[in-house]
Amino acid sequence: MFSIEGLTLRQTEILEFLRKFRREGKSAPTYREIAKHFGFKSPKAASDHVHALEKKGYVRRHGGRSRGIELLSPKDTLTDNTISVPILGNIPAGYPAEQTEHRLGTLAVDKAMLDGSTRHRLFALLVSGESMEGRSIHEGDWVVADADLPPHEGDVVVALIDGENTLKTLAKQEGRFFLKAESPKYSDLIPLKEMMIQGVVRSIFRRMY
Amino acid sequence: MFSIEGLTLRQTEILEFLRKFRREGKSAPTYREIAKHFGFKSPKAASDHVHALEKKGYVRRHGGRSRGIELLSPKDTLTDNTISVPILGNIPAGYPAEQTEHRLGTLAVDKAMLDGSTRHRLFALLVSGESMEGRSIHEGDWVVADADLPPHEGDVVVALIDGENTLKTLAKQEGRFFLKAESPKYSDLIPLKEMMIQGVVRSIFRRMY
DNA sequence: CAAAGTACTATACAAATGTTTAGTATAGAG
DNA sequence: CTCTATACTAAACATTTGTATAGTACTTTG
Repeated sequence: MFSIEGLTLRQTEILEFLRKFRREGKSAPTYREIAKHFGFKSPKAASDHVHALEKKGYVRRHGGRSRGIELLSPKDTLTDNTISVPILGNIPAGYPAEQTEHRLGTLAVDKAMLDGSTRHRLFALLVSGESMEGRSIHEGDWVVADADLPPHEGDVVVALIDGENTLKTLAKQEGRFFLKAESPKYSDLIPLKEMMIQGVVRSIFRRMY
Repeated sequence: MFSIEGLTLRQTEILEFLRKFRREGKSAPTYREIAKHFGFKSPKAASDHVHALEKKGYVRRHGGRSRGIELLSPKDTLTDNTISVPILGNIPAGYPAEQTEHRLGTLAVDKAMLDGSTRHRLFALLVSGESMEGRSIHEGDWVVADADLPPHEGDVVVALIDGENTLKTLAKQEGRFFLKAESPKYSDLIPLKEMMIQGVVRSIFRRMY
């Protein structure tokens, strides 16, 4: 077994045992549970090890509380700073978040990338076509859109046009809203009628090859 | 307060309370702790709510065990499909991953975005300047770079030039390597001498406002 | 060489905790 | 109108659990 810096082999084993409980969504083990797992005949043995882990800064013991071993985050896995955004295929109608049958997977996104949208219904789409090259959004990019954010002029939106999802910019001309493609090839202005805006694009992800 | 599908407001509050403990690395609360937090005068009230959450599939109760409430993963947070990439400021020299004093935070990135680089040393940088507009990389974007990937022609790389990090494209002309800015404003070719390539850009993140 | 740390056993106690039984009250569904 | 679900109070009991005291034995560090 590998060992963690500054810890003895036994202490490493104990710490990994504690972490296993957390990964599984369970409360920390009791000292008797630890003792049983390692074959100790007294809970004091387990208590001593956890005490050593506390002195070395890996855990915190909440005195008196049952299962009172708190794992201090070694910079990983503890702080959940991500959101799982469902990846959707083409969404013919309705709120995309409810179309579970079109769910293709999930994309984990750092909350910092979705500032202010973290409690909204979000979805991710793979960009196809060149309609948004003017805004530096290309085929193969991923976009994360917010279904609950009111669209404003200039926003890149996911719109449903003729049963297909496309990315467009929301534009305003003479007080009326239009959808505009950001590409020299597509210069059409689409009036905002009988058509749905399914979400406002909040972030873009590109993988380089 | 928002509510989770199929749960009452109270049940949503209880579930969020349970999740808070987990986020903090602590064991689940006892029924009396839940009761105290919500002002219930009997632990049975808390117990009933958690029982309802169990019937609806959000938690599992380990009978008899203290703090025996296990949070069942609703497709998120449990499976760790992300990598925490350190965000670095300007890195004057050396392997960026070891320059912990320049660490500004971490960016969680979906492993799918870093295909093949997940075991390498990665770092994230905030893009400043317009030198890569030709490759659709703009000021304010985040790039994640791999310090262990051999650079190839055409790759966008993080290079150290005059003590500053810049993004450039690795180009080849007459068998020799150069660094090239991808902007009409900057057309200089920089010879690949006495200068370090600190990483190859693997993915780009943009936040829209 | 002594002191501190590691690695345990053995026994015991008070407090913490899950659980049970017995109710009350309200709202919504069939 | 009845049944079920929600949303609690009240009191009590058997375990579970953290913790304490008292040891033994071995290893590492100053």
